[in-house]
Amino acid sequence: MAVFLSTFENKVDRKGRVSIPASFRGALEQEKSTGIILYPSFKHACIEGNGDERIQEIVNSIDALDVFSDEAENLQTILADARQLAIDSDGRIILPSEFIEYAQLDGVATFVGLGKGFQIWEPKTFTEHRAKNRERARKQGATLRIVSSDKTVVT
Amino acid sequence: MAVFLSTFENKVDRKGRVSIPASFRGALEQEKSTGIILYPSFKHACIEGNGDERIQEIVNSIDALDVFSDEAENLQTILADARQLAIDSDGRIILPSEFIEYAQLDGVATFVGLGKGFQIWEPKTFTEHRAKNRERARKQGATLRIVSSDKTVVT
DNA sequence: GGAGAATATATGGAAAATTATGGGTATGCA
DNA sequence: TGCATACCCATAATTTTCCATATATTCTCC
Repeated sequence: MAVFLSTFENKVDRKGRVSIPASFRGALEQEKSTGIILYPSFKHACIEGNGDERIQEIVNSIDALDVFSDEAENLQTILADARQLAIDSDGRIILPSEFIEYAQLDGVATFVGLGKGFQIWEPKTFTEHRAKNRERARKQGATLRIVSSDKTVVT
Repeated sequence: MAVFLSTFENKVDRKGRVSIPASFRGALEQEKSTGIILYPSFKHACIEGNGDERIQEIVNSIDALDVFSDEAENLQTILADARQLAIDSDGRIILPSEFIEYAQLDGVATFVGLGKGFQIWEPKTFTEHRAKNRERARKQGATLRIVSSDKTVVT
């Protein structure tokens, strides 16, 4: 299974190009993804990333719902905001301008490995976010139950 | 199968011509569709679009219903209003005037990727629709159960 | 163990190809 | 003849591809 770990800081040039961290590329190859899927996070000012294998699962799952239901429509908004991006021969993608704006990137992007996926943050914003997360974890006392078949939470 | 993602805004010229977004054309080629099928949306003031493959699924689904049921009859009206359109050598289609009127297009069309299909909207109308959808998704707390292996909760 | 070579990664710039879009001309049907 | 459709071409803007370089990392042989 592909696993995205650690954090990396890479530059975003004038054209919006940014290198995907080499270890992330390795993870993508493992899951046979030729490209990646990006979409704006519901909860935070960051971009969510997955291998493009993942999107097929989401599409199929939405398709399993009643076509005309509100539920299906709600979820389709995710797809409307998502983009599939090819990784070029230099290991880079071009970040669409709407994502650069949404995450308020200014020349630098922080790639954050989250196991099954990853996030792209503006470095300063991420630092603050991480500080808050750690604080909360300390207060609440984080616990984790390991399960065989895995559960994922996309935010 | 082909996946339609993201949103694009393209111009509709005086002749009713409009470019199909390149990524949508790529998706259509994948499913060996030579053209696209458009029909007015049941629920909204927009046009629904699909590749040939998807239409076949819809036809089969309707066929599986009780032949004389109201439901079957309702859905058959979709097929009656549908049009198959060829994509020309420049990647464009000609939008029939009845669709332009139905979606109230005025020179610009927003293409919205919804996974297995897509929609064509008047830009302003779509912006409003999307705002409503997001609001509702937040209220209802959109969740998605991934059908294959793992469970996903989108919040 | 260490110096230097070879490889991999990140990044910038320029050339080539694709896309979106407008206009024109022929063709056919009523 | 008039309208609508199909086909062809031109162009600007964008996107993709290719090449060059600097930095970092790994390897190898002494």
